[in-house]
Amino acid sequence: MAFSVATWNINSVRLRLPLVEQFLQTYQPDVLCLQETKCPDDLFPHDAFKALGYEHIAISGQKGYHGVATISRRRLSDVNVIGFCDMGDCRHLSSVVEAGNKKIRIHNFYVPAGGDEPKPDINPKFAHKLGFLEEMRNVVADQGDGFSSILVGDLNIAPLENDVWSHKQMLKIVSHTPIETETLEDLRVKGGWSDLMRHLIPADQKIYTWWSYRAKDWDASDRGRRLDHVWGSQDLENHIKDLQVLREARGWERPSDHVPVIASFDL
DNA sequence: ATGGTAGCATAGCTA
Repeated sequence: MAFSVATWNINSVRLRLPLVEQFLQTYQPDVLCLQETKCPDDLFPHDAFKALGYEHIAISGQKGYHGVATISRRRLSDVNVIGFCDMGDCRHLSSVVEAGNKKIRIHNFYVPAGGDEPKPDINPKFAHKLGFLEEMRNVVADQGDGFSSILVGDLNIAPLENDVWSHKQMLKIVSHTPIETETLEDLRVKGGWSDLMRHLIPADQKIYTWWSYRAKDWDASDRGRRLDHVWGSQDLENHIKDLQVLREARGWERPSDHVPVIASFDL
């Protein structure tokens, strides 16, 4: 049976609610994982999603910053949240969805951006990012008889050379420094995760999911990065059928700086 | 080397 999951850093779910509604009506993923909702839980716009048939919602939000939400047409169970680095930030949410004869645990992540200076001794935000990655090693790809795992979200790291517009010019820029890219790849592989986007799209092809707000013309300069990811337990490599990166969404009215990524499976 | 934009605690933080 068909099953799809989307991930999107929305940069304020309330401000961009019309865009999310338009997206859900057009693409109808079974599950949508949002990051940077910037919305306290008591102000989350549940009703708008329920009206579109997304009746199962798990949220972990805070005022002003961060925040993740998982919105689903299928029932969600066993929801839990991991706190990282004793910061109290809302950066993770996991839940279990049933599709076909499988139960799938879906982890929704928002990894710290890390600030501008890639030196942990002088930049506490970068130290926090590295500490977060170390704790992320505990999140492994559980799989078994009728049980699989998916990990999506804004990981704020572009690990491969063709995940950035210029590998050489990005090597000292936070999100593409060797300590970040090597740590992320190491924890991914040791955790049993497959990079499902790269399973379908060869490593010699550029993929971007984010373009800075600060560019004069994001489309023309095209200095993008692949910061948003879809990982899965190894068994899902045989089930993923399609992957869409909605570049057009970066050109929508009052856009997020990230675009949705949709993974479609045949389970 | 600098400054560029966006959102929310509308001031200074996060990204």
